[in-house]
Amino acid sequence: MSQIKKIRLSESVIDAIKEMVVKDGFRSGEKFYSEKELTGKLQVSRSSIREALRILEVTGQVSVKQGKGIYIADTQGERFKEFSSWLKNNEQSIRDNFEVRLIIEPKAARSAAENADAGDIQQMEGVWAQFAAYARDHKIEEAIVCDHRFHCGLARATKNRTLYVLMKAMTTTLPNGWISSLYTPGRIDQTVHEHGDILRAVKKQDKAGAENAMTRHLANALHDITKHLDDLT
Amino acid sequence: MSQIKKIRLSESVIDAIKEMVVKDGFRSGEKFYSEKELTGKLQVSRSSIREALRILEVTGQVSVKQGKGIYIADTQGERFKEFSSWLKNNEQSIRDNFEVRLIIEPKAARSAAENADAGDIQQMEGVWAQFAAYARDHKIEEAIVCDHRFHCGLARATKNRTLYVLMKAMTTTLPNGWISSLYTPGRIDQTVHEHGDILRAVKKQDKAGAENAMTRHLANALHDITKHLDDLT
DNA sequence: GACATCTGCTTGTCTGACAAGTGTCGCGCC
DNA sequence: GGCGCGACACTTGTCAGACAAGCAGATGTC
Repeated sequence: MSQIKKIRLSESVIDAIKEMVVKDGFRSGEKFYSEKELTGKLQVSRSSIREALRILEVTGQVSVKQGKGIYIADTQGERFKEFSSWLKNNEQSIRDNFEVRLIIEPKAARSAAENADAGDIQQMEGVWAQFAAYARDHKIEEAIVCDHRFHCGLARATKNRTLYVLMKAMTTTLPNGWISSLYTPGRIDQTVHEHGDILRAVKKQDKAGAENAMTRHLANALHDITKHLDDLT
Repeated sequence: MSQIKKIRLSESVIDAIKEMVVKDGFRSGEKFYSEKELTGKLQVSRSSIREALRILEVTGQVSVKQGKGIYIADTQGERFKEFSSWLKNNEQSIRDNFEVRLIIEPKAARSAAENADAGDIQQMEGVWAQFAAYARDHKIEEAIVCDHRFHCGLARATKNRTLYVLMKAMTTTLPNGWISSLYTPGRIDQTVHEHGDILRAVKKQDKAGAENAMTRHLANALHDITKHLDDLT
């Protein structure tokens, strides 16, 4: 069985353009072919080219300027740009998401401080150490995985299975919302600290301390994202 | 100095569509207006609409299917799907379930007291009245449906979509233990009262009152269920 | 030399047309 | 009555051509 889903022409154009950039050796910031040239080279209409360009633009791979032309995006800021545009389009859902987390997680941390056993703490300490290592080496993707695992580990330590499964649902299926926070400058290092605070409180069975540390952690993250968002506009 | 950058029409269309989704009350998975209808409503050409749609599609907010139409993406629903099915298959954890609800719902009630508009309140009052009627006639099955709808209506009034979807996942897959609680003598009548308390507080925009009323409601329900379960064994 | 204008290129938007996918309704057959 | 099939309406996908609007360099005038 081959290729069930029919692909849109504009999607093929995206791939074709990406390939062109590589094959024809375009570099960051360079001027690319014009829309008209592209219709000639790819033999598709300008509409399809333009739909493809909108997608390439919003994913931060090109930048299009009226009267001037199409430019290959700056690869330095490419990842950052991509994140920014995503952020702009998902502002509300991030806020919603954080609000819910601010409700659930502090209580989860409190419960974890009460119910965590030695195994839970050992596991979380391992995750935390790895997170710190990835943060030091600026391995953001890997650090994000550790972030998920830390929060899930905490939920597991509550010994409330509903809470654990819920937390897992919130972390594994909304990668972007979590990723977003860690891409903001400085956030990742602070997260190491804040996770450390939470962990220490849980270890000491300090319920109020754990709850407060988690509240601070989430509030800080939300604050950084919001500020970052304001800077963009 | 205002507005340096010139805005592309398709970008305005994105905002307009997002606003429409909210204002006209479209829900996840629902069919949206067709491209043709949008040209009429927004008074811009199909090209601009389509460019906007490509962006909304790639940022995961709508999904467009040839021959069928434009659909509001159901990312949130997908998110908690696994969680829902887990809940359904693990009804032994009623206590865990309640603990989580005791964390979430009082805060949800508080938020509802802050954000509910006239429509939300009217809808909830309707549900409440019907619940009371069913309770009077001892139509328990129907009353249970109203119970779900009341809690979902409250979550919706928070205007937080994540919370709403989460609550829906939790109420629609209620374990039988919960349902059976409404069969315990007196519980259903008391629920009518307790829901009334919550509703009144929300209406008065009394945040603390709503939070407390919800906490009482859930605590009472848990108490009765626990007693009911103990009586069974 | 300084400035305004012209000109040709670019992207932005609109229009009308036809292709292609999807679901529905009703007709005719069994 | 039930079933199958085709006509039809409605949807998105793609195209071609036109004009508006922004930009930059060439040209002409003073």
